[in-house]
Amino acid sequence: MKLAEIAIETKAMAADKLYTYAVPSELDFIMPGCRVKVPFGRGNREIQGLVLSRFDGEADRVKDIAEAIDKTPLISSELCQIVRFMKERTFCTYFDAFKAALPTGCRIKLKKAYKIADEDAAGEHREILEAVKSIKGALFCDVVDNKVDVSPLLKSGAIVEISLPEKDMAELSQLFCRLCGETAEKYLAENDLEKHRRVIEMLFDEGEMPLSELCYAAGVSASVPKTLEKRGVLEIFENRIIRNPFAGKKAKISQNIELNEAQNKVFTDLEKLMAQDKPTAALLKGVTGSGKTLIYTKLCDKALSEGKDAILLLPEISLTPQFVERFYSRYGEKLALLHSGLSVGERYDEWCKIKSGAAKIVIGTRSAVFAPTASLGLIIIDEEQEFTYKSEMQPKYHARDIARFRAGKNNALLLLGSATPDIESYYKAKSGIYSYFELNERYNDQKMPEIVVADMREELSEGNTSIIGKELMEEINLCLEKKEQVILFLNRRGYNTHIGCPVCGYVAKCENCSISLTYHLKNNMEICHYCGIMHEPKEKCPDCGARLKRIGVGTQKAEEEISAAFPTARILRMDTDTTSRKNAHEQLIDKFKNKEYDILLGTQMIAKGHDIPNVTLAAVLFADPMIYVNDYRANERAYAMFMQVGGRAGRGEQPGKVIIQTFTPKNLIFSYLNKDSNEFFDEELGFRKLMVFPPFCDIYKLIVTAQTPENSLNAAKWAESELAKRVANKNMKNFIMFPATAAPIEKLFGKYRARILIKCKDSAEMRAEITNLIIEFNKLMKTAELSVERNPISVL
DNA sequence: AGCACGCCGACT
DNA sequence: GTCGGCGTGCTC
Repeated sequence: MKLAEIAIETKAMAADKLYTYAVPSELDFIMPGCRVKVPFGRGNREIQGLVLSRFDGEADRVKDIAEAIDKTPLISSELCQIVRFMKERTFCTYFDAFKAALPTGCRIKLKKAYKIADEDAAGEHREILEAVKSIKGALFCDVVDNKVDVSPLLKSGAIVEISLPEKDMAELSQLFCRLCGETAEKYLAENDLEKHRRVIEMLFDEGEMPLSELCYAAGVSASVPKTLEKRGVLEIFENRIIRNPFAGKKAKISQNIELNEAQNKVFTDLEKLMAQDKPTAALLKGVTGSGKTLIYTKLCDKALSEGKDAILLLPEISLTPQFVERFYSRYGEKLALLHSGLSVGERYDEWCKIKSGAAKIVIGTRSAVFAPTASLGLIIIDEEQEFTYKSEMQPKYHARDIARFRAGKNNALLLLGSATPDIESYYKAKSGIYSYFELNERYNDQKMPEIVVADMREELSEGNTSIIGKELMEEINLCLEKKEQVILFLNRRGYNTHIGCPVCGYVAKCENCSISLTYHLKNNMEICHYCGIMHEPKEKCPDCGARLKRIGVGTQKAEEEISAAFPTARILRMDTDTTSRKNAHEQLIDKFKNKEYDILLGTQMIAKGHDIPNVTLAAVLFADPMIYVNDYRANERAYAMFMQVGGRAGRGEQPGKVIIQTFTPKNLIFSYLNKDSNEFFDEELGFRKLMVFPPFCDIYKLIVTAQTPENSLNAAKWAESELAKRVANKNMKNFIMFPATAAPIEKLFGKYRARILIKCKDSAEMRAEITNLIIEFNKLMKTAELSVERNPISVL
């Protein structure tokens, strides 16, 4: 008997198991990776399934597969294994994992539609039938029902309901706004609505702009432009982000890459590793500017020459047109790109190019780790410590875990590259699990910049309340004189970071989240940076009536202060508020690179990736908030950030300097800045071992959300005791559970959160217990939700 | 999640 | 005596 193991499309964890169906002889062509329709449940309703394997055997009580959706597999059997792997580790459903491995736009859903079954049965309702027949394309129920009432046809059996696959058009394009003709002025004259006026005036100035940006700048929610659209004042339209990745570029004949001695040594060793039957993963620690990219290129060449495919993953920010151009000129049509800057159609095309074997080298962001390569020989993850490699949406997979799995299955080489590796990767390299390579010199013998810690307490005691200390002030002036450029880093956007009452201590918080509101000057609004809600600013304290005070400096206010301190300097501010438009990020960086500005001020986004030769000074304006985060990774993150900022300075001929401003210069972290980073890692590893933190254990974060704090905490307490019971039965060692408490961010998006943290050794047994816990929880708790994350980025 | 089954009260 | 309320449990 021909059987198939099938994952079905369901949202219920309890039902999300593999089911065995019989393969009828006429459907013998379906292979793992094909989608099928199967009868499911007592009512045999037809649902979508994914074939994960086929086998011969005997079985009773199996149903037949009803129909094939795909004639050839949509994903390879290797990716089918990844689906299983992901389900088990991220606690998602098989189908969620499957969808994550497909490019957007290819995530096909089954949708209800009508099929004309028997025209004669329409009888007296012939007219309705004709109306249905006049509808173009597939007869999806929602479309048809909007136009005609088909119930008589259904009753008579002239039409029947079926399900048809439909492309999921979610996040297809960006919504844009523009005014319609000349109606706006007339509308303003007739209607005196403040928010409407702000939106219209904004569009007068800007012409057309993205809806999201318009809402931010005008300080309104999307409902205002939507109302205006209904009234015919403006129109909202989809703007496909069409950007042919290689438009106008020609593939040149690839040039020979010259490696220096150190680079060549690393390359030949990696080449040898790659040639092994089962290569271990490798970590390449190379300071910024040491030529890692050259080695990546040579390895890709090597893979190509052996007929193997290669995947190169980059954080979003490094995927600049310049980078892509370099690879395109080397690999031409053999290169495929997978990242969010492409339109959905383009992404699908690139995906097909890989699947068909036309493209052999893949460059992309996180999800490119699922690239449908036929014979994978090499995976490179550049800047491997970047958190963008972990999906923040469910399923919360880490591209590095997927890459390790794929490399193992394909006997391919996995190369992790970084200037500041993830401490867990460093540990694996040190303990021999990974091969380890270092590149310690910048290629043209540039010196690493000197890092100076500036004590802001002294400034404060001398009456300097500015965000720029004396030393930084002098250095900036020096730079400006020499016509060199400066990068200033501040990790907080907005104008003021806190709004509070100086009399009673009231702090303005988001109504949906337990997060302080940030004041933005540009739109005169108070914004929650977590859920994005905006409020008109309050003048008076709601508790005591005193005048509220805005404190804490964000990038917007810093820009003002800096421009006051250096009136002749041209300042460029970059944060998510100025770069939300597509390509804005690159365009602004290019302008800075072209010396149209002297000072670049910005958040996280400016700290990495960019090679700007004329920058000789980089500074962290306020280091303390990064160090004093209540998370075991805070030190590691702050250190990596300082080193990244350091990497921005002195990439040209001039030596660089880095200033880090802090109120706590005695913090040990600063004593490692001018030393070999391995010293920091070894110290930090000692701490992790002592306190039992990764890599010396795995962490599970269980978050229970509910409408009230009591519900979330009670449900979390139930989960805690239930899990304790299960673990006790299993006699599991190395299991530490921290009791259920209100989560550090207790309220988010209007829901209350309780948290349980577990330190343990991850194992199949442990994961099975967690899965069972989720199923039991869902069965019993109707008013609360449980989500589990294995090795989360942050425990908060 | 759906959907059928089943065990109780309200109604013809 | 039957119709329909929703609580329970299974889905190849």
